[in-house]
Amino acid sequence: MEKRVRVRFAPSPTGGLHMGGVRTALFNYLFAKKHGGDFILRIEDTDQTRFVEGAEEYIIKALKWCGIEPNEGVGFGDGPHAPYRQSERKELGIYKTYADKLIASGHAYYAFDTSEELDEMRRRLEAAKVVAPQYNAVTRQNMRNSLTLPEDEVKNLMEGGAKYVIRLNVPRNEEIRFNDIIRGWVTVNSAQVDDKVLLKSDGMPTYHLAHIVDDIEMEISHAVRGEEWLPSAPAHILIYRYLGLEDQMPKLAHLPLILNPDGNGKISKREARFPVFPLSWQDPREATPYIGYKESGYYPEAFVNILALLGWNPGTNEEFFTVDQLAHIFEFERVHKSGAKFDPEKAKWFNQHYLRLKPDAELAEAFKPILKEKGFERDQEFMIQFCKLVKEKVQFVQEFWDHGKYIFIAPQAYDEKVMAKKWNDKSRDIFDAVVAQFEAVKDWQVEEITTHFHNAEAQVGKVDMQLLRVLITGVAGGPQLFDMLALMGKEEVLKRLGTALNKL
RNA sequence: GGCCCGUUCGUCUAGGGGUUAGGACACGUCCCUUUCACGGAUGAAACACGGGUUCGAUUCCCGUACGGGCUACCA
Repeated sequence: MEKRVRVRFAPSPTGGLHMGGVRTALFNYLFAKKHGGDFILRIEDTDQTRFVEGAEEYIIKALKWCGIEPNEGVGFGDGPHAPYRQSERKELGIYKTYADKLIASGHAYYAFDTSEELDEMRRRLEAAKVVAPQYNAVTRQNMRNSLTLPEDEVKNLMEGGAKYVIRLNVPRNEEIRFNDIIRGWVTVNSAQVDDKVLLKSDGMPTYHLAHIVDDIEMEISHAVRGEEWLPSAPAHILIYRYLGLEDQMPKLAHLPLILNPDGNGKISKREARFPVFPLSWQDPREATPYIGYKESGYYPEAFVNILALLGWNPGTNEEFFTVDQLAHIFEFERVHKSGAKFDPEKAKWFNQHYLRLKPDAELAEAFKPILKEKGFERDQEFMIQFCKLVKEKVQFVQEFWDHGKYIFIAPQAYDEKVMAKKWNDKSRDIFDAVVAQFEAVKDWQVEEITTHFHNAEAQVGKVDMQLLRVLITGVAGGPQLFDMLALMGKEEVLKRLGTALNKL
């Protein structure tokens, strides 16, 4: 019988969760949903030196904003496998038990080497032109560990409270083969795998031990993680095997990485000219905060949508998907092997799409504080009409201002290009007629404005609409002209036309 | 350097032994529009290279190049 699908997202709280992490979480979530399984949030806080205040809370908030909520785990309610923080699990002695099992079966050993001794070994090996210095079946013979030291010395060291780590006893030359859901069969020789530290000298497990123990204990069916873990997967296979748990091992899936749009490599928060964090993130150790997608004006729907299409596609020409839709069609078979460069331009396009789907009232609500900041306030009805008018031109709510500010602010100058091209000695008479017609408008609505505009044309000939636009707003572009005039109000429009005709 | 993984338009990608190699973003042109957009149409734009296998390879195999990841008592 197939195991119940249980997957986990297991970040370490060493900083803000960036978009690559969110995508890993997303794929886990989608897979769980598709198969009616569980999605777990586990916090891998085994490195006390890298712990960052606020990171865990950030992760939880970010997942909530994205709408990819775990149904079990830290911040989302304890399930049957609590606690979900590895530091707490360590206190329960869970990892030590497994490490001891490996010691007992001879598949792990104690090592007493200090960090100076390890550095020294690497220097020695580099000097001897060893290309990849590592603690392994060969080099461990020259180091201080329970495989090289006499039994009673090991015993004395242990009883004397000497610092030690527990290392995996990796065989010298053995083919390790595993099947990755996304990559297929991968083969590595154990000579390439070092004797990984399983338990650190502070008693904390390393990732390698901890995630395996927890995946087993939490009955994880699929370990879905980034490609950066592929090289250590063979060591993990060995650990499962030596623990006698190979048959319970989760299936592995290594996701391709999200790459920088320009230049090379993984997305780096420092160099990126676009947001890399879902929510703004302030690292307590750094002065400047990183602005998030949310604060940049992205909708979570847009953010998740673009992420989903990085490294995966449905095989159709469709591109817009809600999380729920994705949960029906997502499959690892359609996940790519190669990394995907992130395209900020396309991300904006996605946001534009979702913005247009928003009701005008919601947009008005969101734009209100921005407008207030600029020193203007209008009633709800005005705001709704304004948003309706301008929304076709923007990708973000904050752009309502740039694309519509001339509705609030009378022009100081008039677009020179348009004026030079279109203003001539007949213009004054023409616009005098327009003014006269506008003054006669009783009900200042689009329909009547249009009628009176046509009346003016009947009297003086064709009126250049772009010129009219420039006289009123100062700029050559903008929303639908008569709609805009209706919104601005008769008084304002006539005032502006008066000013313009005076100046020219 | 070593090991592992990868490589279709600038970018995200579809496809797959015989196709005019399809779509999307961005870009160009046109249409619609008495203004501005939306929209519609259209254009330019790709199978990294070299060997095999095959009647035929972009597709399968092998090399090369290039890119990425890893190479810690970090995850």
